[in-house]
Parts: sequence; C-alpha cells; structure tokens
Amino acid sequence: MKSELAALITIALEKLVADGALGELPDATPQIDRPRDTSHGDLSCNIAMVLAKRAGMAPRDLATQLIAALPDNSLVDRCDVAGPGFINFFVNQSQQTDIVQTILDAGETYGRSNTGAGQPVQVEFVSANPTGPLHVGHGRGAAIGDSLSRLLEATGWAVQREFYYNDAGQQINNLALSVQARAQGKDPSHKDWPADGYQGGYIEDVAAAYIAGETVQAADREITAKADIDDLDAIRDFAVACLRREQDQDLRAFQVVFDHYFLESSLYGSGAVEHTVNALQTGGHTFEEQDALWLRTTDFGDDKNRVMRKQEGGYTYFVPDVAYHHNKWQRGFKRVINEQGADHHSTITRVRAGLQCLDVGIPEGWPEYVLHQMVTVMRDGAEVKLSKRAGSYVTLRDLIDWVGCDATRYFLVARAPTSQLTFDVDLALARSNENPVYYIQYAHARCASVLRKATETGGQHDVADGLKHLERLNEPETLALLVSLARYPEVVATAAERLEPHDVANYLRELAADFHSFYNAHKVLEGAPETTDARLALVTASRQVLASGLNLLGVSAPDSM
RNA sequence: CCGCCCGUAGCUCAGCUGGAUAGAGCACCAGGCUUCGAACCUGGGUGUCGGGAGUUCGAAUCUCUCCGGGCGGGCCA
Repeated sequence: MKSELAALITIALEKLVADGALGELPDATPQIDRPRDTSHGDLSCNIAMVLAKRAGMAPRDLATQLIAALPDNSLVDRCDVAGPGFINFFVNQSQQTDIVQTILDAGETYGRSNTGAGQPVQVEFVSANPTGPLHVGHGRGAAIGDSLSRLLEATGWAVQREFYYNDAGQQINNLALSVQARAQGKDPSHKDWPADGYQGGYIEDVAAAYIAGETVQAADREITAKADIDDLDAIRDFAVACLRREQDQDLRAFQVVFDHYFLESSLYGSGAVEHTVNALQTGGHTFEEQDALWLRTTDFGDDKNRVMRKQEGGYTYFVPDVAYHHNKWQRGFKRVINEQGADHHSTITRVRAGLQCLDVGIPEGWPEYVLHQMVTVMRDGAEVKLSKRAGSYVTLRDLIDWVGCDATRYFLVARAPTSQLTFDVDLALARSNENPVYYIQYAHARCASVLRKATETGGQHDVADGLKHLERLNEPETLALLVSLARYPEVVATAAERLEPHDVANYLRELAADFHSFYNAHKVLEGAPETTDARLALVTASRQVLASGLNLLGVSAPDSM
C-alpha cells in the first residue's frame, strides 16, 4: 500500500514538473509513514517539506498543489494538508479490509518474501567451546542467531546454521587435566590441582563417566571412554564428547538445531592453517621481528599489527580464525553472518584484515557481524557473578527449567542485541504468568478457541462467506487490528534486512494488543451471521499471523494454555 | 590512554537510515465477566530522552564535546 501511494505521489510530482511549478523531480522515492495519531490519517507523506526549499514554495502550498495533482484512484478516500506541511491520507476502508482476503489467500506464505532469491547465507552462532555447559550469554546468542536464521529463511535465503568450536588448544588441555585430577580423586583445594583447572561440579561427572567406561553420543561425534587415568588424550576426547553432548541437549531443549559443526582441529589436520600462513606470506603483508612472524593488519584498518607465529613456534588463535573464515569463503558463502558476544568484537577488524591480506577477492566488509551485549543475571535482588572456572554461573538449562523454553527464548530475543540485558530470575520465577510471551500466546489461543467454538456450533458459520462481507469490519478496534495485520510483511522484511529479530517480538506484542482489544470490544460469535462470518475470517487471519510471527522467534503457538 | 556498545517514566526496555503531542510492559490507583478463555480489556504519566553545543523547516534520532556505565585493547582464546 505504501509503494502504491508513493507511485501516486510521483505521478503528481511529474505533473507539477510538467506544469512548470516544480523544477525537477527528487532523486528518491517519496517517503510514506504511518502516523502515530490516527487523526493524522492512515498514511502520511513529508515530501512537501523535503522539497519546499528547492521549490521555493511554502511547504503547505506545495502540499496543496500536490494533492490537487494527485490522480484519481481507489486507494485514498481523502487527503489533508496538516501541521507544517504533511500530506495525510485516509485510506479507503475496502482497501483495509481486503488484507483479510490477502492473508487467507497467501496462507503460510503471508509475510514471506524472496529478496534472498535462494542464495546461500551462513549464520554462525553460539560456537561455545566444549569446556562447560552453555550459560545465559550463549542462550542469548542461540535465541538471536536462530531467530535471525528463521528471518533470513522467510525472506528467501538458503540458510546454513553453523557451530564452530575449539577442540584443541590450551583451554581443552585445562579441561582434560581437570578431569584427570578429578579422576585421581583430587579436588580444587588439592595442592596438585591444575593451575587453570575447571572447578565446576560437572567435571566430577565427566570423570566418573570416564572411569566407568561410558559411551557418549553428541550431535557430531560418539566415543567410548577408555577408563585409563593416565591417557590424557583419551580423557580429552572423552571430555569433549561429554560436554558436546551436554550442549546439544541444552540446544535441543531450546529448539535450536544446527546444520553443521566445524572443528578447529580440522583446520590443522587438513593443512588449512599452514596453507593460510603460506598464502599470507605470499601476499606480502607479513614480516619477521623479534623471532616472530607478524601480519601487517594495519594495512587494512587494524590499529596494530598481529603476531601469527610466536617465538616458541606455535600459531596464535588469530591464524586459525583467518583460516576458518577463508574456509567459509571457499565453501561458496558470499554472505556470512557471525553472531557473537560483544566481548569478542576486537576480532572483527583483525579477521577481516587477515582475509584482505589473503587477496583472494573477499569483499572488505565480509563477513557481517551481529554482536550481543552481556547478560546480567539478577537473583535474590543481587547480581550473580559469572565464573566459568569456579563453575558458579546460571546455565541456559537452568533458565529453561525455571521459566520454560518459550519464555526464555522470547526474553532473550525481544531486546536489541546492542543493549545490555538484565535477566531477573526472581521476576521470571515469581511472575512467570506475566511474562510478555504469554500475552502473545494467549491471543493465539483465543483465536483457536473461537474458531473451535464456531466449528462446534454445527457449521452454520463459514469463513468463505465472511470474505464476502468484509465491509462489516468497520469498528475502530477492528480497523486497528487490520492495520497491524497489514504491517506484518514489512516488519519481517525490515527485521531481516536490519538483522534485528527483536522487531518481530515488538510487533507481535502490538498485534496481540490489537487483537485483545478487538476481542474484548466485539463478540465474534454473536450478531448478524454475515458479521460473525466476517469476524471469523479476521480471526483466522489473526491466528495465522500470530503463529507465523511466533515461529520466527522459535516460540510455540499453542491452541490452548 | 585508545576502540566498540549503552545512557529514554520508580524498574525492565522499545522508538535511532531526522517528522506532528516521546511509547509499552511491570509496579501503583479506579472501573469492566449470569454471554466466544479475566493469562484479557478500559481509564489514570509533573520524562532536563545523561549535560552542553552544532547541523535545519523540524533532533531521542545526525555531528562534535564532556560526564557516567559495560566490554575489549597480550607472542592468552
């Protein structure tokens, strides 16, 4: 509707130019907004104010001329000049009620688009190392990354969800040593406890399982414990599998499924790390200094150069990072989005710089990043300090157990990733029924309930008939609901484009509010049959959009609660 | 010291590629079910949009600066 109106205004502008009232056409398409105040019409345009100076005309005069030049159409009932020079449009009611027909015709495809045109995009998220259970921060990443993936799918992209983890290196060594120490009966107070050991209780469980010779199965691996306390490699492999399995279970409980797991160790096994080093040296951006090999990332915007190979000969983490992203590029992903905690933001510049140094045609802004800020957990009125080593932190599993998957997902995805998030456990526990997610789900359940009731009454009501009487949908509350339903496609498109899933959460709350107001003001199953049928059509459409939107957030849409 | 993010109602947060009188939830107050689900609805807001300056028809939104908070800044990951 917006684009149709913009086209009409463009025609009016052309007419003014032809008449000599305007010098030239603006380069951009006219901007159409939805006024907050309904007395300002259904849609408005600021074009007169934008062009006033160039036209040498008062904004209101220009607006008046534009209205006069507007071609005849069935879209707009009337338009006014208001305020400093806004043109306010009052849309024909049948245009608004037609959205019900549109939604029912489109079915589940309503709101979807094809801007991605089937192109592949990889979304990497969570990517937790297998050294402990997933915590709340990972949960935020999981909620955002998965919802982002769903949004991209809804806009026509072929999404691959990838999980990358470090299964080698020092942290994993610490893990293995910690498990070994536990297997030897030591605890963190023991004098021989590993210096940077993991102290969480889960280490004991892993040690016990190892000694018992258990077999564990994770999404990307299966392993049976060797039960040999002295075989550190075996302990390491087993511990990784155990924690991978824990994370998989948490993710499954969170309704998140990955398409692909990528192991850092594979970059060494495949020779990709060596190859990357050679390629960077060939590219001419490296130099040796103080017995170390450096990459001149400052050539591409970094604020200091980075060491690739340390004095002692090992590579810094930065090298496999570059190798990994080069691998993504080689896999054909012209578009990659990395969802990470903001504590890793400093890697963005150096990874991009490293990829530029490879000189293999990777665009400068590749890959894209979505960073989420920290999650603070409040409990008993105080902040819970997160400490992985000490093992004292709130896990994703804790949250799911306490408030449920739906509420946890909604809460973690409903706010802008850039804003720090306070998760008040007490509030979620004590008032779980007042969590916003129930408000939206309740609207959906109400839809289902009314439709159920309509069917039970013996079929004298029928949605198809309602579509012939959409003009009955003319009360203020009803029209407000129609407007919200009509907004859905642009909400999805914008959220996907801006990589901001929380737009959908906000929209759904507004849609649910409009539905509840409508529901409360008008009895669907009472009154004239034509009116009831029309309202049933509206309820059917509402239910569908609510379910569709909730699905984008990975939240269920129950028929009853 | 440098970089990124944030600062909006008592609390938690939307709104930020400039639009009209800055919004929602929670909390609090007053109403609304013999009728489709009251997990709902209706009404109730004295906010220096952290402070200041600039840009312009117009700034919570863009620029600069200062203040406050978070996170980074290692031949750790």
